[in-house]
Amino acid sequence: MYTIGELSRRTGVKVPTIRFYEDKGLLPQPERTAGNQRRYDQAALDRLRFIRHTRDLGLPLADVEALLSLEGAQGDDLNRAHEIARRQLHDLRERIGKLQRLESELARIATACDGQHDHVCAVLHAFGAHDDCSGPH
Amino acid sequence: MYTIGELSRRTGVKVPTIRFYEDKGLLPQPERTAGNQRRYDQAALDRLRFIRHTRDLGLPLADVEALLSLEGAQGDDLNRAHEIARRQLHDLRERIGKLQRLESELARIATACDGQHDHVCAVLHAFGAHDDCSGPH
DNA sequence: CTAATTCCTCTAGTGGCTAGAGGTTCAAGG
DNA sequence: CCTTGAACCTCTAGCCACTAGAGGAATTAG
Repeated sequence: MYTIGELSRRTGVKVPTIRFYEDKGLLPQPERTAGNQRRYDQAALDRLRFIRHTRDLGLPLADVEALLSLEGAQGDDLNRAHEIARRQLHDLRERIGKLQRLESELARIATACDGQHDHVCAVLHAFGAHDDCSGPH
Repeated sequence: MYTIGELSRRTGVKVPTIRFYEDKGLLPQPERTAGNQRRYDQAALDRLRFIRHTRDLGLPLADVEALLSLEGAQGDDLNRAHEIARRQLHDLRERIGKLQRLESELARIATACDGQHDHVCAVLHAFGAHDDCSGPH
């Protein structure tokens, strides 16, 4: 049996966040002591680790919930889990691509007018002028 | 003179968002018609484009505001603008790196147990098991 | 002059937490 | 057994950057 603080330490999820997940229905309501404090079992620890990991991967809570409901899934439900993973991968690749385009632009801006400080800074100009960008975003 | 809708069309910033920026002090309060409707000039359009662009680049509104206050800056203030750009570039590169690590993991998960559907799906297992990850995140 | 469109203000909701107030329970040391 | 201090409890409010909707007024095209 773990206290909420122990659960927090073992998963890296902050205490208020654990309560927040319970509120949202992602974690089941745990047992309570006579003094109304939460006590968790191994299953809760595993479940929270799952949530933590999928959140780290960038999945929104709604998807985490969907995956959790597929525990011990079979047949079509398995396909659904794959589907979620595939969609997330797609989203992630899009995000990476977009950020990389922004990176090259920001790199250009950050080095603008280094050395020669004219009376109007090129950095400020560059932030304002989308026309200068190499690609769309 | 532009209506708020025209400003929206020309910048791609939604109408409620424009009012939101005004509320936050990022845009000055524009003139009003006799009937209390906002009318914007060229300067407002430029300013909103600047905000839009810097937001697209991922800068938080606080940084956008800081840059806006540096309009026509000189000396140390110019360095401050550079500093903001440099810090953002650094942040962006970190974000990209992290997402790329996640990408490889998610790719692994998405293809897990493709073909052979055992009684416990590897996708669900993979989402739960951080130990399987190649690197930290 | 009418009808459609756009505008106004205001409130509340989103996601995913995080912080704080004000009070209670627990575990260890004396 | 009693005290102390850490950890716990609930509840409310705040964060960021918007977004949506209600209910009503102004503008514009025909």
